[in-house]
Amino acid sequence: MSHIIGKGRCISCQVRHLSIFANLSTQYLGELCDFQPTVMTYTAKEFIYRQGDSPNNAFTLRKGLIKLIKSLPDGRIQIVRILKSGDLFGFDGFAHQDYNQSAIALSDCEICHLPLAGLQKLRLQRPEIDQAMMQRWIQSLHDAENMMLDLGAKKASERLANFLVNWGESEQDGWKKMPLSRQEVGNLLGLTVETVSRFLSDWKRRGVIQERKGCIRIKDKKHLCEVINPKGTCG
Amino acid sequence: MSHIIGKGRCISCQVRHLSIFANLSTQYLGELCDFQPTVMTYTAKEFIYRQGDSPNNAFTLRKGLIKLIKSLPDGRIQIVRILKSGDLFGFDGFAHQDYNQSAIALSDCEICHLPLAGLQKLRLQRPEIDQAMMQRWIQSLHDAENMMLDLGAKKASERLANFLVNWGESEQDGWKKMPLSRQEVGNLLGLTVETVSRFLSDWKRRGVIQERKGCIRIKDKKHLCEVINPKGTCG
DNA sequence: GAATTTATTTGATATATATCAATGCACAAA
DNA sequence: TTTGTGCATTGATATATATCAAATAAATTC
Repeated sequence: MSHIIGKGRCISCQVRHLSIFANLSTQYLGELCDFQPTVMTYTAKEFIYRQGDSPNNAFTLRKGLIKLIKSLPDGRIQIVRILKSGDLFGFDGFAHQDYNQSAIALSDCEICHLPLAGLQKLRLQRPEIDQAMMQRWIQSLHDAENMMLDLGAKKASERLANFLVNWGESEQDGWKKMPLSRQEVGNLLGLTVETVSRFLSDWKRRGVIQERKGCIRIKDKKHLCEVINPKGTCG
Repeated sequence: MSHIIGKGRCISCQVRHLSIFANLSTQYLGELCDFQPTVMTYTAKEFIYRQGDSPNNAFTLRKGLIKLIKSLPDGRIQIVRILKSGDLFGFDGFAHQDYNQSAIALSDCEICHLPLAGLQKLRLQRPEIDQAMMQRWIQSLHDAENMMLDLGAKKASERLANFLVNWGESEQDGWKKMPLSRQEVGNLLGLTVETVSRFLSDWKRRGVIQERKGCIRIKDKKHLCEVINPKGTCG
């Protein structure tokens, strides 16, 4: 279950430099702090908010991973974004709109709840916040556009190979964390579990990738790049 | 071909109330004007910019329609957004990024070119611009998320029916402009021309829709709503 | 550790949509 | 009017991916 672990101490916040407040001076960080952002923990699979809820807060993710999903009445699901440390989410309230997606913890999370009213006030005083949000806007839209291209124009293998190569970050030993289940990868890429499983099994069999307990390693990147880029040249 | 038709007279601009400058006072509109926004016309099918170009401007669409597309090396295409009067586009430069999509005129267009430098300067002085851009950010992301849901989770008929019902605006006589070719509808919905054509023909045969010279009319909205919402209740 | 539950894999089959190919139609050019 | 050119339609067929079902494997609970 979720529970409060304290009021945010913005000045000493460990994800400050990743957040939209990265360029805020200590003076204004203090003011941000006065708005009483509340830090809460959530356990994996818990909802932070649901599509249709009325927003009182925006959120900054401090620890863990979150998926934003949209769902249809009959249960079909699309993951529209995966959030990592420092990401701002649930800002629909800025446009006086209800949440357009649901936010669900992928892993145990630590989330800072930012009261909308206070944030709006601070925004008007400090243009660097808007500047930071603008950067994120553009990045989010680029991500969304790339995803539309994937979903609308690419084949299953292309989407999956692209996901494996470009999602997350590898350790120096080449292994990277893969915190999504097959089902979730499917929900992200518009595929069924079975299709995801089949391609992964096939690539494992052929030595293109390796897998162990929540991690994968790409052994033959060239192969995956050729899948991604059927015509183009591959490095 | 495109050509310049003059420097923008922002105060008397016919799409001002639709633009991000809607709430700007006349004083600051004057200042905006000093940045010398240039109004240009483009003919249908012309590129306004290409994916990968370096931005010097952002744009406001004054007249006509524009499609933003992303394409793959082998020619596959995804339309990621369709713009109408008052829409801001090509703002990638705000994040010091190259254009992430190409912008192509769907019809003959009139477009205001806003020099980035000037716009940035004005933004810092007038928070209402950022406020307006924020609203658009949130709306654009909602649109993109809905489209991801469509492309990733819905069937061809659902996407197409949804498009017919919810895209564009009907005249009071029930007819609505349909300026997209079958091919373009396909590029928007992640389908082939043939698939689009087949469903439309079928619905025409069954009297669900009518079509004439660039316009369509929905005769049996209930039918289309049931296609869109297979399980749910339909008004 | 045994018992349950949940996630993954694999196979057989179905089906929606793509692909390929041909024809028809509308509008522009000559 | 004819001739062309692009777009839309229709049909036949192929195929990628979904669906259904069962067998393993892994994770949780007792």
